[in-house]
Amino acid sequence: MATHAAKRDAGQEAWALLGALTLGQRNRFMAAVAEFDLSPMQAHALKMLDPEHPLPMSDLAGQLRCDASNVTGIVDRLENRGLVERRPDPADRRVKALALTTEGLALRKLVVDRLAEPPEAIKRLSAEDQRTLRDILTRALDA
Amino acid sequence: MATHAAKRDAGQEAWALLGALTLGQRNRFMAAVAEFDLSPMQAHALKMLDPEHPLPMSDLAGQLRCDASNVTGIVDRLENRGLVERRPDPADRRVKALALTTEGLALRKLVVDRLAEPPEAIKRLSAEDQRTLRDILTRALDA
DNA sequence: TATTGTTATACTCTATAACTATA
DNA sequence: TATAGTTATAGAGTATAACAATA
Repeated sequence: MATHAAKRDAGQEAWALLGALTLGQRNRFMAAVAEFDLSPMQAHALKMLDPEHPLPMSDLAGQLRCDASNVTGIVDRLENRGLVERRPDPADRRVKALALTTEGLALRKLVVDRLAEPPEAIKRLSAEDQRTLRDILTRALDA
Repeated sequence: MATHAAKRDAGQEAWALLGALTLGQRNRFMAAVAEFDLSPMQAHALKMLDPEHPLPMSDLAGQLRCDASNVTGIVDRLENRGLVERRPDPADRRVKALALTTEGLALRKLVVDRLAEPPEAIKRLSAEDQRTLRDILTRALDA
């Protein structure tokens, strides 16, 4: 029987499976951040903040890939909860740099640790499959 | 040198790489649907609709994992653009089933085809890596 | 009584444009 | 002039609660 062009190649099949995997984990993410009373964007912002070095608002906007005007509101809500604080930058008084409070630092760790935990789909793979998966993904992202 | 428990295992590393891969592809998705003048949720809704069989609003809410009240607005906007239509269900007059219009069917195909195309990260893998990736992901999702 | 879909409400995220205070 | 951050505005998504029509 002659094959034809419409057959999906392994790359397309792998991509579809990746889609299914990440779609399945979206709920996991939503549920996890909701447990911490964070919106998805607030959780992302918290992750982006460096525990060591204050981050200018505009840098956070760049990392969140949204307009700077949105960051004002997102940070307002985090600051109202006492998770972050705006610090003036002595070198450039236009800049406000974001620093985690003690409470923000603790919550950030909870969020980061929770999200770093692999889902069941990954955990049930054999150790060898996990290593192979890691190696292939490294090659995919390296170039 | 003694190893210690803090070292990340291959599963955690693979999961972190998967996170990086999907994060990187989020912009691709956003850009693709914006090209079609669709919001992310509108694009998801369009994907979920079955070209063959009309889908009740409540079923769409279930597939989108959001409250039924939201679906009213999302479908309103798709219907105003002539992409879908609400059809009364003869068997249960409370139900409104969603059917794609000719235009909606065509746009749905464009969206589905675009998103099914693997990103560069996957395409640049060797044919063997692509097959191995597909097989491992199949095992991950099968159980 | 229970369910389907809608409306009303309130909140978050979104971009654009206009503004301020700096540089 | 240009940049960092804010505000105002308008639109889209979100859940909750109350409602109409139907089962």
